[in-house]
Amino acid sequence: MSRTLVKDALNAAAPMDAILLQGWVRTRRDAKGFSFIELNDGSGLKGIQIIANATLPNYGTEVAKAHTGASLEVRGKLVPSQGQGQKWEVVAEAITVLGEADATYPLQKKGHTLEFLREIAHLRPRSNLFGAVFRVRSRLAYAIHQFFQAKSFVYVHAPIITASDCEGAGELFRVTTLDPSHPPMTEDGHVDFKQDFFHKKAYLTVSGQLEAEIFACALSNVYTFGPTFRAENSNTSRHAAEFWMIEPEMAFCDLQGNMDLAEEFVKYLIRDAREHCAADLEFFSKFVDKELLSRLDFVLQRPFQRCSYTEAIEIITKSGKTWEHPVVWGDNLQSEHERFLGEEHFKCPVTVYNYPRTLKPFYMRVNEDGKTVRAMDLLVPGIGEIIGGSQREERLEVLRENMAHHKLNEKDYWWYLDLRRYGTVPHAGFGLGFERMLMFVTGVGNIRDVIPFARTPGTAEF
RNA sequence: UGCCCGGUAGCUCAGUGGCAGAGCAGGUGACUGUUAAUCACUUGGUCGCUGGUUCGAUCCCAGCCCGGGCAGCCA
Repeated sequence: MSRTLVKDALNAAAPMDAILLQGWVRTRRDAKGFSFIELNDGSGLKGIQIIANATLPNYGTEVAKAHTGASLEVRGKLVPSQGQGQKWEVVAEAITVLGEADATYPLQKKGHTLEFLREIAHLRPRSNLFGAVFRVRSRLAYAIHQFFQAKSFVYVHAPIITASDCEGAGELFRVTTLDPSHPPMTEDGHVDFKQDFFHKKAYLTVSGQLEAEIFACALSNVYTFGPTFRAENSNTSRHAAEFWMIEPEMAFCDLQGNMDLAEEFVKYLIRDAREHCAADLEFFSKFVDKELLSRLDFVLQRPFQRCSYTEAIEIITKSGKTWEHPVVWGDNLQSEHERFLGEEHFKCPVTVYNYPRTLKPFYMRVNEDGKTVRAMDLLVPGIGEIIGGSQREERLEVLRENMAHHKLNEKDYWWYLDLRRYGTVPHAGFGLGFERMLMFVTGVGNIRDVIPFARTPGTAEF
């Protein structure tokens, strides 16, 4: 007999004379002469109710002692439930306890704090919340490919190990096979990376953008979707040292087209989760964030607001509010300003574009005013920036000037410059933080709780 | 990295300069249908670590460790 998933049993159209279920005990309730066992196999939020009669040969020795967490194999009949609260239940004819879980099993049928569950990341997927989070994560990963594939974007695998310190985006993780206590030295007393594995310094990637640009300048529309690493000592609820990022890159595309795609993409993912993860989202709406569903629907219903950096500064300074960090044109927007724009002023996702040139990396396209670049950040309520992107500088001479300004060595980027030497085209792209998107869709407030095994400063357990 | 908050039973938390507490979980028993079942009884502690003050510290003080929140960096 083949196994039936709990979710399929719960959706059965008719009773079944013979059914095989496998899963873990969520709770057992004993009555005189029989027990109720709620069995969950992760296929959905809801478990199925098993009726274990005392007439089962191993009832007294095993079944009635199966605690929360024990793994079971149940053979029996699927019948209409006599009780309230569920349509179907299984009357067991044989129950095998595959693995007992004793009293030290840390997960209870009671609620746990997220902080505690983080410490038992190997068991937390068995909880309602994390089962739901990771089902949504899986679904959205799939939806990302569907979205781009339907638009004929080509999926590109950008390298994870890189020798280029892309865009100078903060601290990088070094990749090396040198002996840290006795590295080879050069005559002038520095570590000799010529003797390292790649014959030069190497790092974990902080972005697949530059490689995506190469492929966009050949295949037109591409996207990457992979892990990304930042060695920043960030201790916030929305930063991780290892996270997943989606980076579309489009040739023959400007900032407008970039902003349009970002908005369409975010809305597509929300709509997909609404449709395909309905039960899980309702669970989040009930236990994590009461306003989740209304907020998601609100976001779907109207266009995102767009405002230039210059307009944003005006809105902030004319708001009459007192700021911890007052801003003038040329300053970075602080968290308090971004929150004000999204949560108070516009009350919906906002794309801020055309930032001062001095605030942004060398590859962003300089505007006609010479002072701003075609950058864009998408800010969403509750999280802040989930997308950062730009139109890229396609003019060779301007790009070289920018590189000189940022004190970058052209030799290190010879191939990047070649893209502008040979058949250069306007192009644009952005990066969407997958975990931040998941936080927005699930209402879960900490990035450590939407990734299976979070890597943050000082923490790489599991 | 900076500022702030916390660490007491397996979990969630209360509490006090003088015998260490509750709810849940676990155990035993009761109950013919429960839904985080219910009821009775019950096991369970290096009060984060180190040092100091004190007759006496889980409580007061200092340092350290760990967790969380916010800020910066960004996605």
